[in-house]
Amino acid sequence: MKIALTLPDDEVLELDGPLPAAAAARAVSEGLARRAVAVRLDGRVIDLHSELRAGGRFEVLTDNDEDSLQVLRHSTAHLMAYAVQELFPEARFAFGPDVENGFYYDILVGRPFTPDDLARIEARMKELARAKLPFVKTIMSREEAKRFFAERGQGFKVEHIDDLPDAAEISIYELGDFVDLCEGPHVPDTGLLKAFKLMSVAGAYWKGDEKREQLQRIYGTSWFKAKDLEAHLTMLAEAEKRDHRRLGQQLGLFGIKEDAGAGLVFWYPKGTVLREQIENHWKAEHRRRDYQLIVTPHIFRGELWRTSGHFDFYADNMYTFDQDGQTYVVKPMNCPGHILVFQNELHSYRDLPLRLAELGTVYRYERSGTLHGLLRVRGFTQDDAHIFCTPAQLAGEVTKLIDFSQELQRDLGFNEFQAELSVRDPANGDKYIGSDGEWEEAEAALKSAADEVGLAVKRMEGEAVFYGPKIDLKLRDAIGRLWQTTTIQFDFNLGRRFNVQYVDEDGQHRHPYIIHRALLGSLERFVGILTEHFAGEFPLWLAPVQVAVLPVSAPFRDYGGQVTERLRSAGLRAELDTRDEKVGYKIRQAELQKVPYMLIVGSREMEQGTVSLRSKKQGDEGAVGLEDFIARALDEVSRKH
RNA sequence: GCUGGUGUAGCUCAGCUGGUAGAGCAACGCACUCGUAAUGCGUAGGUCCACGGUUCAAAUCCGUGCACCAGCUCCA
Repeated sequence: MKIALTLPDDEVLELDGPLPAAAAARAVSEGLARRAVAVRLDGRVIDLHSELRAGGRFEVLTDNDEDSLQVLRHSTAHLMAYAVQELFPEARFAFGPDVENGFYYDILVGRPFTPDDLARIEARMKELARAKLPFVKTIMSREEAKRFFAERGQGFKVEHIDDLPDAAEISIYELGDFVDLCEGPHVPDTGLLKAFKLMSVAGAYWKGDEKREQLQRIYGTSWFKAKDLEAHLTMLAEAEKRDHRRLGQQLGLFGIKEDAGAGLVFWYPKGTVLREQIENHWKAEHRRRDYQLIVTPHIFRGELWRTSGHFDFYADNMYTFDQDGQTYVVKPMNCPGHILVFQNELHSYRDLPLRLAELGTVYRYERSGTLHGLLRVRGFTQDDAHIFCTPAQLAGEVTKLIDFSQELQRDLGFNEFQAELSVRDPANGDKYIGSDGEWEEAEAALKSAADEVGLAVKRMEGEAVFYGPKIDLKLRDAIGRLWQTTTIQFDFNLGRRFNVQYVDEDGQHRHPYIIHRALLGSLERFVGILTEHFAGEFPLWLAPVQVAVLPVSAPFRDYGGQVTERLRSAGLRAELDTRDEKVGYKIRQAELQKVPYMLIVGSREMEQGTVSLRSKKQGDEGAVGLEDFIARALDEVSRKH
C-alpha cells in the first residue's frame, strides 16, 4: 500500500507502507533522520518505532521542537521509574507525566525518599541511560493489560486502565525490565537522556484526591543539551536570588512576624514608602478615569454576609466573632460594602456607569499549607472596584478595564500580558446563578472587549465562579514567569440578593449589571511580584530611598546635610549617611540597599558647590551641579523608569 | 488541611554519636578623619520556637502544638 506524506513545505512523499516512522524520516532526509526524536503525523506526536499505516501531514521532530522536549521529559520519567523499581522493588507507580521544564512520577513506597535516595536514583538513571536501552511499545487488550499489571502488584495502573475510555487503545512500554502502562510517545532509546537532574520530592494524592492515597512525587528536569540544563538551573538560582521574602528582609521592606500570626504582613518603613507610591499613583489614575474612591469598614454584621450569600459558601474561611449578641465578620470582600454605598441614594440611569473604588483590606482564612510570603496571605489589600452599569454599557466598560489594567501595569514596569476567559462548565449548569442569556451576553462582552484591545484570550471551560464569567490577566516578569494579577468578573448574584436598582429612562426600576474587578490583585501580592521582577532594584519613582548622600568624612557632614535638605525640598527621598566610616563602606552599604543614586561629598564638592554622582546603573559619573542632578532625577521620576 | 524538611543572638548560619552554646554581619564604645563595594580594637547581646516526656544530665532523643520551607489540595 502507498502512503502519502505531506511534508511541511507541502511537498508530497509517496512511500510503500506500512513502514516504521524512522524509515519515513530517513526517506525525507538522512541527516534529519539522524537527529530525529519523534515525528508528528497530522498534529499527533508519535515515536520513531511506530508503524505508519496511513498518510497525512508529516513532520520530523528534532531536539529543536518544543514537542520533542515533552517526549524527552516523559521518557526521562520512565527512566526514573525504572531506576526506582530497581532500588525499591516494592514501589507502586501512579502517574508520571512531563510538566513544564521537566517531569515527575508519583510513587508509593514504604518509607519517605531522602535526598540521599534521590542521589542514588539519579546515579542509577545515568547508568541505565548509558546502556542506550530502547523504548518498546506493545499493544495489549484491556483484560490482558489488567492481568499483567495486577500480577505485578501495580494496582494504580489497573485502576487507570478502568478509567480509560472504552475506545482507547491500551499500550505498554518496555524499557529494560521496567514495563509501564503508557500511550507514549517516547524517544527511541535512552541514549538521548543525558541532561537531567532530580530536583525534589513532595507529597501528592492519587488522582489529586485528598481522600485517596498520598504518594511521593519526585520532580526532575530534563533537557537535550547539558547547557540547557545549566541555563535552567541558573534561572532557578536567579529566581532564588530574587525571592521577595529574602529581599523584603534585606531591604527592610516587609515581613511576616510569627508572634502576630501566619499570613499577616508587616510593612516596614521602606516598604511602606514603596506601597505608598503605588497607592498614590493608583488613586490618581482612578480619579482620572472617573472612579469615585470610598472607604468602608473592616467588619460588618453577619446578616450582611447572609444576604450576600458568602456565609453559605465561605463560612469556613471567614473570621467571625460575637459581640453584644451580634455576630460580626471581618470582611473577606469589599462587595457588600460597595453595594451599601451605591444604595445610599437612588440612582438614575444618568449616573451610570458608576464606578466605586477602594483599597480595601480583607481577611480570609487560608489553609496553613497554602501560605507563601506576600504571594498568598490571610490579610491583604485588594485594589478593588465595582462598576454599576447598564447592559448597553457592558462591553465598553470591559474594554476600558482591560486598557486600564495594562496601562497601570505598564507604568509599574510590566509589558507582556496574557488573558484567560473563564466560562461555565456546560456539564454542570445548575451550579451557576444567572440566566443563559445573561451568561452569553457577559461572555460576549468580555470576548469582544479583549478583541478590541487586541489581547489574545485563552478560553477556560468550566473555570468560571458560580456568579458570573470572568477575564483574568497575567503578566510576564523579568525572568519569564507568569503571574495572575487582574481579574474582571461579572456578578449576577449580588445585584439580585441585595436588590440593587436604578431608575431607567422610562421610569422603571432595573437591576444594573455589576462588574467586580481588581487590577493589581492585591497590594501585598503585587509588591511581592514587583520585588522579584526588579530584583529589588526599583525604578527611581518607586525606590524607598532615592538618593544616599555620603560625606567622605566627618568635616563634610554639614555640607552633606545641606545637600540632603535641598534634595528633600525638591521632593526627592534622600538619606544622609553620617556614620564614622570610610566612603567605600558607605558606598557598599548603599549598593547593597540598591539605592539608585549616591552623592559623595568632600572638600572638592564643598568648595565648588557640587556633588560627586555615583549611579547604581553606571557607577562613578564624576562631579555634577546639585541642581543639574535634581533636574535629572525629577525627570526620571516623572518618566517612571 | 496533607506528605517531607526546618526552627539556635536583630540578620545569615555552625554546633559529630546527650555533658546547660559559637562565628560573620548588624548594634554600641574607643581610635583613625578617611575619595567610589567592607579601617582596626573592644563591649554587649540567647527562655537554643512553645509545652510535656525520657534521662543523673536535653539545643541535641521522643510526643504534642505553633511557625517557616518544598510540593499536593484549595484560593469568593
